[in-house]
Amino acid sequence: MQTNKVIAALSALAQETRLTVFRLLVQAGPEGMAATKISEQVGIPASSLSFHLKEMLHAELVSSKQESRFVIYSANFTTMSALIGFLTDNCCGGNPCTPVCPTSCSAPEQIV
Amino acid sequence: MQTNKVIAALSALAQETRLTVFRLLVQAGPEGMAATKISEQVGIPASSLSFHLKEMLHAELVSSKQESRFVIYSANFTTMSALIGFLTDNCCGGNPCTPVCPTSCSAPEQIV
DNA sequence: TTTATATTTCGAGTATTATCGAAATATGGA
DNA sequence: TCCATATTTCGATAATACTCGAAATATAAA
Repeated sequence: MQTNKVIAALSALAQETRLTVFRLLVQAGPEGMAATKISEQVGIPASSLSFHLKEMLHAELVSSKQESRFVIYSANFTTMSALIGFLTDNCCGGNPCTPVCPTSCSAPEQIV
Repeated sequence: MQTNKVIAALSALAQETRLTVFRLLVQAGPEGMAATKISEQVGIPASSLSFHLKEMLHAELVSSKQESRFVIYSANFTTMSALIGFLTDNCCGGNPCTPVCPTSCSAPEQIV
């Protein structure tokens, strides 16, 4: 993963609203969630959400698809994995690597 | 790891200069590196570096210790591991978890 | 085709972040 | 003590990011 993409992904996650949205989409799984439903669950106006979703799309952390008159957003696990890979590779410089994936494959806690 | 700490750590890494500094400190290992040397290697004025180091200290991604008239900064692997743990736990919601740590324990590529 | 719902764009205001030189502070050596 | 090196703080400026209502656009149902 290139540095500029890493920065974009980190920036996309480094904001309270967006981190909440991302976690919500992770929970929603591959089916994703419509924009309005996200804005209801997170409790922000649609226009604000749209601003943040654009940022996350740009970072390729989420994908969107038109479905009837809804736009369904879903988490992009490929980018997230690449990001974790980059961070893992860059945190272990000669030092003992953290035990990763101990509890990581279980379902995450509820957020909303 | 609490959400606000996660945001602080992500924000600290989501900036080109700081990501470069962090990777440099990871390479430097437990011995760390003095502020002036960092600013030389990264190529930014000392005052700018100081600004960024303060941000990274606040996020607990780096530690500092006074050593004679130098201040030595080093990467804080504990926080980094906690961050990776949080992201891993929050990226796998029911989905197959990425193979983490395949190449991760080898030394990272040179940056400077 | 008219109406309702879903979503994005626009615009304006506010807040936060980044940059860097100059000055202040700290520490150690001559 | 006086000087040199190391680092941080200050202040001013520029750039980016965030928030949200109102208006524009898109899609589908009545």
